[in-house]
Amino acid sequence: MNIYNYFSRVIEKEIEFLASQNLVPAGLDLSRISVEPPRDEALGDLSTNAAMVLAKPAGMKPRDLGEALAQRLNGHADVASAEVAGPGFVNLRLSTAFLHDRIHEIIRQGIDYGNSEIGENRPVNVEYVSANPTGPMHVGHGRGAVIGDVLASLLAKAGFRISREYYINDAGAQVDVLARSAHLRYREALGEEIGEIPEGLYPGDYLKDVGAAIADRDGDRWVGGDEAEWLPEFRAFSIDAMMALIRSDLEALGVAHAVFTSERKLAEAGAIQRVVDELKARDLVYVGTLEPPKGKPPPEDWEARPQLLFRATKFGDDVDRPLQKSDQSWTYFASDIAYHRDKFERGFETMVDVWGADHKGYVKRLQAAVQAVTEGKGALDVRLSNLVNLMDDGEPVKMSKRAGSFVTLREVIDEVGRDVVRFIMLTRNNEALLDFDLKKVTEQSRDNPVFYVQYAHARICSILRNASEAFPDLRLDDATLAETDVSVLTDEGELSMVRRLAAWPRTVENAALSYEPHRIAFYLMDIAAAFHAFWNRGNDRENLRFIVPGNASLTQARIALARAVAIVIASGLSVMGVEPVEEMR
RNA sequence: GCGCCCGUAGCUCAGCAGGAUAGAGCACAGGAUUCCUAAUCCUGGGGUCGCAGGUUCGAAUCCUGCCGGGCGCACCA
Repeated sequence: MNIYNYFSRVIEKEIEFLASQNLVPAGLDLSRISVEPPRDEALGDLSTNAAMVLAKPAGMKPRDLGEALAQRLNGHADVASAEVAGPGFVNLRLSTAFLHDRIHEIIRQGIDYGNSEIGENRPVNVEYVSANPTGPMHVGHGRGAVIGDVLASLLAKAGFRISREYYINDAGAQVDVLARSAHLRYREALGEEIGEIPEGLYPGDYLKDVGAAIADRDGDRWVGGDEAEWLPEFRAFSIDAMMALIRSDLEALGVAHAVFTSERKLAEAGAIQRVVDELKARDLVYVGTLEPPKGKPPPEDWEARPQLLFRATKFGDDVDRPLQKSDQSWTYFASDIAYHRDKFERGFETMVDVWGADHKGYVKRLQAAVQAVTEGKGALDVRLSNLVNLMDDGEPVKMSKRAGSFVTLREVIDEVGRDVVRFIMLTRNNEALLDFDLKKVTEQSRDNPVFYVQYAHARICSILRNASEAFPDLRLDDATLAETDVSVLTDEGELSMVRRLAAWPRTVENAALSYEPHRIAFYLMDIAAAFHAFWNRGNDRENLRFIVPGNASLTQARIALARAVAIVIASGLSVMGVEPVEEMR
């Protein structure tokens, strides 16, 4: 239950009641009313601006309206007290019983706690990674992969119907380069001395296996022939090999896309021609000549030439954008239009793409195109994944693309583990630069957020183990804990912990609606900090420990609370695709 | 030149759909261990939220202008 939404409805009802009694005017616009946690916990559990927002249209003083509302709310079963404060906030303190119910709710729902129906089962297509099939994934791809994957899980938790999708860029010039690079390795595998890899080809060692595999299968069949003879074969073979490599990298990261769409297949099916023809028919495509780029010296090979252009300016872009290259082949943009049109036709009005931040300049034009080809019914959102600075104990790790010191995503996963990679990638908002320090992320200290959160979870598991030893007869399974009498938990620290847990459903909804998966990580760090502090109260006050010798019922109630904390942490980690640990040795 | 993003404590960053006295971590200074994992916690100093206007009952948050930083800007992907 999102308690903020719940009390929004309670407050709306009370306003309507007041209107029915002619204490406030009828028909007030209630949409601007918000219910939020107050800045300071001492003020209450929930705070609403209703009296301030409604005062003007109601022709009343905020405090008068507030008093009337507070009086009504004071009669509500879930409210311990309601009072007007400051400029007209109405602050609610929740009844202890209502908070205690949250503990039961959490344990009953388990990891599904925080699930929401706010998405109303609407389909959303999340496209992410989409790394070119020209080599293994690097760390930057990994960040985009985690952002996309967690965003998808988050949206699913919030009640959207999610499709995870990967777009294979297997049609551009870069896959021809891949084919030539593989051919060179093929000749190498057959014993030819190839020397240094020429400029413009991919130097990576990972292509040696590809060349060797073809040599194995076909012998010298492709030696000496014209490029046109072998290129399609080498291209297809290499793309398959690279996609297998990328898929295995993704698997290592725990990422699984449901749909892989091939750019080449889309083009071969005539999808690009079709969508361009249609835009032409609507006069959104024309032949025109673009100005040279401003603000920097034009490229040496610049020449004014008429091109097939899309009227992106009609949809908010700065200039019209080319659909064809000088050799008449389609631009990447053209095929992207066809692809997003294809997604729309498959039923996705809402599309979210996760791209590398270097594609920022490309966002507007594709959003313009999506508007055009969906006639305003579809919407594309783009989340940009910024650079990852790989560090080792404070020193930048050299990332030379020349063979040797090129650090792949796989190497980092092997070094620090999947869970660490996934968590750390979400410790900044997606558009901020991220330092990823191989040493720090495995340290066991407050400094390391992964450890800190995992430690909180492990501590709770430890409490449960120890409690079973101290009270062998006590039943501590979830079914029992979900029914356990927790009315003895009246300490302010305990109730404060419950309040934080009760904020989880709201965190899920807000993070989902703003497409910001990193908020989950921040929430978990906050919960962990609160729990560690809570735990340490037992240091100087033995009666505040979880396990209270000689008091089984209090122990059981505290265990229920601890278990609720563990569940919420596990729920958050599951959105992040991170496994909660039960023990740290 | 144009577009997008950013500017919050010494450093790294949060700031939840515009809310009340702007928060954490690190660093710095002090403290807690016969006690469920001290792998943790507590206390303290530290801020003109880049600057100036505007909208609003209320602005770090929205709008405009300026200053400073980053990225992008025919055809490539």
